[in-house]
Amino acid sequence: MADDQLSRAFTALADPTRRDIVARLSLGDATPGQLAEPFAMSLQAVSKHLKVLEEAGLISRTRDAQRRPCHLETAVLDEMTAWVDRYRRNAEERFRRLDAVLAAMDDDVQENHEDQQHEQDEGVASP
Amino acid sequence: MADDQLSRAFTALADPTRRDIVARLSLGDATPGQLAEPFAMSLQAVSKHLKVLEEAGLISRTRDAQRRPCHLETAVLDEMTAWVDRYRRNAEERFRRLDAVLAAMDDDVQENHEDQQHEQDEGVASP
DNA sequence: CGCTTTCTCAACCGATTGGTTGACAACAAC
DNA sequence: GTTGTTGTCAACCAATCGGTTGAGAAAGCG
Repeated sequence: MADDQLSRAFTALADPTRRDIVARLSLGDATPGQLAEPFAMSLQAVSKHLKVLEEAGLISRTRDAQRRPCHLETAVLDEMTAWVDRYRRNAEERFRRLDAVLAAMDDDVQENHEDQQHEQDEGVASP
Repeated sequence: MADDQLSRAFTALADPTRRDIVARLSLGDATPGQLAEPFAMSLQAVSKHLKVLEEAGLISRTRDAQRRPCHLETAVLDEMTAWVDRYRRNAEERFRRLDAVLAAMDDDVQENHEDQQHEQDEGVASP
């Protein structure tokens, strides 16, 4: 995915109003008027938010007379989770390997102790 | 998760420099100096980015003499994917049900080509 | 046709963002 | 001590953001 589209997507979801709109649209398509109703702001402000969401590829809009129904698109959501998950898994895999190394070192220590003093493990927590 | 912390997290990842930093840190801890090296910007600018990431809970910092090594924290990444995935699955489940309705209507149409018309229900869609 | 509904566009405004430079704090090393 | 390395803090600046109001486009309805 193009870098700036990912930026647009994260920027779009950085605003609580736009996250609320996405949450609402996940339940079904809605017009700008319907989407604006729960908010204490002008319809124009909501219209701007919808434009941001549309340019991020998170929603699409069709036409129905004067109405412009909004539809949630899931593809960009997929790419966002893909990005986040990639680096989360990178990091967790690295921690897993580090734990293995620490466990091996622990075994060494125990072997060096003639008598083995036993398990005191799981240095999982953060510093 | 607190609303504004989710906002901070999305805001943090909205910047390409900060996403690069997260990607780098997913491979292992690094100091601000090491993180700044690949970028055509001052160390101070990178320091600011790190502050944003830290306030979003995406990284933590320890101390090692003058150095302040940065460590990627995965918990907030988890919460981000959880949020995105929730509404993505909401929407996809809805589409799945809509498809089922359309398929049922299709069946009706075919049945109508001989005999009786069946009941057609499930007002799933919005207005 | 004129009138209403629905929505977007344009201009404006204060707050925030992402960068800069300069000063300096903390620590190591000489 | 003094010097050098590493990093943060503070002030500043242009650009962007999230809201406002006002004007008008697009469509249905009397």
